[in-house]
Amino acid sequence: MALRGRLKIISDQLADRVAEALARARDDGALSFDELPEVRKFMEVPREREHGDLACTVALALASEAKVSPRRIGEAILERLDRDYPYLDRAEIAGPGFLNFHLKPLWLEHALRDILSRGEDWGRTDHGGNLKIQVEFVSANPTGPMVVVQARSGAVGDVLANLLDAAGYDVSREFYINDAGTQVDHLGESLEVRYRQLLGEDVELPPDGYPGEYLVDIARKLLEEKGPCLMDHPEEERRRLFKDYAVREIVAWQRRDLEAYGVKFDVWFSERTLYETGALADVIEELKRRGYTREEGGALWFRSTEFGDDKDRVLLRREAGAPTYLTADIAYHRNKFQRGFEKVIDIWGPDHHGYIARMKAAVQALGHPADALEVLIVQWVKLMKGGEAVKMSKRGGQFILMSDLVEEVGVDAARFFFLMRSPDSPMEFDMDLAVEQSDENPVYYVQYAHARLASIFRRAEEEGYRIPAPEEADLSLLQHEAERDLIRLMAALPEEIIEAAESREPHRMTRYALNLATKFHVFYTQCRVLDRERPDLTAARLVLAGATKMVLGNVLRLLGVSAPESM
RNA sequence: GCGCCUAUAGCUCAGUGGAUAGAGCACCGGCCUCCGGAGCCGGGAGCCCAGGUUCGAAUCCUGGUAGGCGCACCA
Repeated sequence: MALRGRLKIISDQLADRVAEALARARDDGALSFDELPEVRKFMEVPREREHGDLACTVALALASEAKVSPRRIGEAILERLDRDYPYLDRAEIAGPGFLNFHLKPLWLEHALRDILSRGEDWGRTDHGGNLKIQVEFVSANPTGPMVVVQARSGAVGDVLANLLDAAGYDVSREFYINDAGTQVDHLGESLEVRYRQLLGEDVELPPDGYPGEYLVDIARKLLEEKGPCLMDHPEEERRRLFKDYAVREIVAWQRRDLEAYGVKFDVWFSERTLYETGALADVIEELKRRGYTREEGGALWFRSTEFGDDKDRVLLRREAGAPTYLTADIAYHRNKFQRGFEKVIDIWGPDHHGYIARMKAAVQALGHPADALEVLIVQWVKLMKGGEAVKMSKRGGQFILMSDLVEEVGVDAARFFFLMRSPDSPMEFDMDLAVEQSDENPVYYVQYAHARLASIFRRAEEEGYRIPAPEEADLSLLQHEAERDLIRLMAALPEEIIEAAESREPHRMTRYALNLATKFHVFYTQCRVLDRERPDLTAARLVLAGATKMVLGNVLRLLGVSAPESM
């Protein structure tokens, strides 16, 4: 079964024939060059339809070495090209030396059969060879609600993971819980204060406390569950209790928000377990053993400059030999690799890019290649409403919450909008547009295509048309340019997914979805599907429409956006 | 001062070595006796600047300019 798109297979096969022709040209002395180029890499799909279905630029690339004009090289290739190939209609030289291949429409018919036979799996490939790959994203601090940039990285991480999975990788999604360190100490103290306030005590939040109302809610719940006697516990136990309770509640809250947003994690990894299992001590030992540490001023340093970082970083502070956040993070990443991931992708917010160099240094110091860790920075989001930037949360906080946004524009629009932009570009999010139910709203445009497809089948059923099985239809009747454009685009889905996954650019899939919706709408306008006068054509078009509905559904599933039957 | 991100049409953005740089919005003009007009078709307008690499550059390199973000023995 062909996992790749048929055009890709044809492209490779034609490239191999071009390579053979080149070899023959060299053997008979028509051309001279040292190494036979990898012709497959010089194949492309031309932008202009008149330039054929596939083009090869190898003649242009070879010209300087062979010391012949590209057109002459092209001629030499064409003279020796084995044209006995079922899909090839004609090959010609064009422009400065492009080899243009025009294919017979038969390939589209076969491509459509490929799509139909794979069904919901169309687009999935074994490209990644089941390589174990981890995507860690969102990883919001468990000290409060999530904000909009986390909604963006949630969408980006989730869809990147979907794409990697579809591209044949063994993917795990992970959320890192920063439940150790001073910030959660402050969180616990803040909860304790709120608890005591509920008991009528006159106490105030510490200066580093968390003032949000949510801690009052959590304190109320704590009071209900555990009663009013918590202050009787010994101090250490009490601190631990408040801290744990606050973290557990907030993480559960974050998890609910994320699941409502369509994002689920395979692993929720607790930073504290690193301390409890001695992983920090272990990693420090390992770095020492490998010779990447030094002592200075009473502190232990990681010699990250060995791997290109600006300066060395502190692992253990002078004060009480306390580990820094970096130390925990190094231990965490060591743990990731110990779990067998061959590739680790971290998605961070814009405020952490200064951290990349030291983290990559640490990965190398532990003996992994530099590219075993990839860090993607998701840039900031500026929410726009009524032409102005929205600055404050509805609940009066300093930042807009992820839940505010999702509540206001819905999951589909939020995800789709975040996924329309390249992750490393700062973006403006037009909230007015996102809720607009009109043709101006891209998410509706795509969903409308799906609903319209569903409606064709509803109508067909109402009017007593028989829905043909794919093998019953004569697909050679699909000769309209709009039909062929649609098939061409659907046939390319496996490669689109692979490219989006490999380049870590999930926004390519929203582009694809928009393109597919456009091709369908054009088809719908120009080609009537249900036609009593032409039952054979109706059958072929119903099969095409069925394939389109499925492929569009597959793409929307990858994006985590719903595919409505009606709207 | 150093580092990272960004700079493409009036606006929001695609396009990361190929032929005539695309889309949506905005603006102007068309298309429903017929499967959902949340649709389709047509029109004008653009690669921040200066060098370089290449047969070929929006794309790669160098140097500028502008905006954003970051540079802790915090997390």
